[in-house]
Amino acid sequence: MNNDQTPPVSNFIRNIVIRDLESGKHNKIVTRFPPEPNGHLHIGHAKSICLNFGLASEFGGTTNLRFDDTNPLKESEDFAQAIMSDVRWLGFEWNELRHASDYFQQLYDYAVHLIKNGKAYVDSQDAESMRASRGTLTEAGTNSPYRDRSIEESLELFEGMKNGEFADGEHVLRARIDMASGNMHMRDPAVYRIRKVAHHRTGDEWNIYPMYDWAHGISDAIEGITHSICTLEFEEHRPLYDWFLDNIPSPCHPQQIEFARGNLDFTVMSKRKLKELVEGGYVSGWDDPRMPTIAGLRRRGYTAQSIRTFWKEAGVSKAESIIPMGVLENAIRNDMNENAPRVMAVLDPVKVVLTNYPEGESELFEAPSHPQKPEMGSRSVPMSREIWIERGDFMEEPPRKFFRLRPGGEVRLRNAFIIKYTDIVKDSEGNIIEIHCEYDPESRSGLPGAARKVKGTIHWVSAEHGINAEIRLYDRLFSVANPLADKEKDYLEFLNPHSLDVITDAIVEPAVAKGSPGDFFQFERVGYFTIDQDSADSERPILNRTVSLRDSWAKLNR
RNA sequence: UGGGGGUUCGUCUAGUGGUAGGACUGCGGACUCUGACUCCGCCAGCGGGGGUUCGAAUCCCUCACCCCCAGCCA
Repeated sequence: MNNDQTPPVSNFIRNIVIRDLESGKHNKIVTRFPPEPNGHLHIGHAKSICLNFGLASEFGGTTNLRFDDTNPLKESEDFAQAIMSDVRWLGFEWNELRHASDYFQQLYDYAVHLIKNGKAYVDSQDAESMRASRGTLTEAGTNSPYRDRSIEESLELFEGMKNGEFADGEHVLRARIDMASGNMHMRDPAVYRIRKVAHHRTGDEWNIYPMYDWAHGISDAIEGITHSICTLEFEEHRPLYDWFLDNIPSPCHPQQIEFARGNLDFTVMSKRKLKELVEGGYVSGWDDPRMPTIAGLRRRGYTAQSIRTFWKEAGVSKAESIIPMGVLENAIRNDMNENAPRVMAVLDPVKVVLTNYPEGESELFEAPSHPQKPEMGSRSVPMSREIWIERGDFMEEPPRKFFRLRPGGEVRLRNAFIIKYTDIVKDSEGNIIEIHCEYDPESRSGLPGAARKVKGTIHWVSAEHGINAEIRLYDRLFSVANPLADKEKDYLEFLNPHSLDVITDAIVEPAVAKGSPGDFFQFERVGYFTIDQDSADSERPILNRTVSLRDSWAKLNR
């Protein structure tokens, strides 16, 4: 994966890898991205993906995609498929596709090994008693009455659990560690639980399923993972990760390294909340363009490259952080500025009549697709006597420094010629219906007269040739930077009521209508837009605003 | 006196005993047939206190604040 227009950025995990390679601890690194197939990937997962795949690719190692599918209650093949397509879309290809469920037999055998060595026992307390005896954060737990059950009995019970002889919850296999440990995860953690449900891959072959802590480290070891990178909340699991590997005949002992998740402001990132937004109908789906999911960002018009660049620039550390949305926006603007073909579109149209333009005639202007990149080619833009311009580009009583059209003023029509105001027509309520102008034929782009400078240049679309389009203007999903900060109020109360504004009477130049879903453009002076999938069965094009252009004029007027 | 982490410009981050650097934002300017882009410049930081040292963001002590852990979830 080539993510490297710029040199790699140093971070503590990369430093560990460099050290391990230099010291000869490893001669090749192996990483993995281990999602549970119980939901869709979001921008936070992308950080982990970029980190794991990026590190391996930089140092000539490999990365596996491994589904952590140990809880059949929540997982599905559909989610797994969506995750694979998102990872690929992001631009990464895994070395091997693995599943924790591939290792169910080995995991079981290792558990038997643990029991035989007196390191695990079958506990027959109910869940409630187990919780009660675990103690609290400040008080030690107490040993289960079954803790000293004989190895033979545990072995027999465990096999019975596997064979489906017991109901869910009747028994659980626990590691025998230390009920008084300050680390709650070391207080005889559950290793296996009974779950008589079908697994999306192993069907009803198993009646018991391994817990995360048991499955994860061993899966890492089986795959020869060298650096098992995960997020901060697993820091306290590390002693357990190590304990498990130290107590089985493990092929190797991967190093778990934790980093801070990357949060964005004005959104939420937890799977649970994202799910709530979808199921509550607050958004149109997992791929709603306002969602921070990979699918949502993709539909919004974000490119994989922009997401990779974003995470590269954000860096990796152990400090919890909330990154301003503006940083992500900056990444897509940079990408689009390089690659988006330019077109003209009027979102809030008002008519301009060029009174000295011959009636019934039209002409084509050849306009470059990119002002700095002639190699991107050009398109033909039709001009006629009546055109649409942006309502905001004309003001009867303009403020200081208003460079656009005004009574008595001149302005250049982008890619065409200069026009001069002559008159306006209003309706009985005083609304502007038409603006009358005269054009200067000598100032056509390409002619010597084009050298004449006027301060403003505005975009336009021929009324005769323009195509009606639906434009979906997206804004941040929440109206406050951190919707979770207020402990009194639910985050849903902070949903931004204006996060979607649909414009149905926008006019775009013909070149836009030729595009297909996923194509993107810069609407000059407005922003970056992408053709939405809904366009496929719509008589008119539907476009999503990915992000607006920076607008220092608007900023000046705030 | 449960345990585990964290704190460097507004934001994100680099730095492991030798001039605190970069990116984003912000501000100012140049350029411009996009008030975009680009270019130039500027502002701005080591949580507090103490110690070791010729020299500390870095080592030691201490205080403060923030986050995580009591699933048969991951």
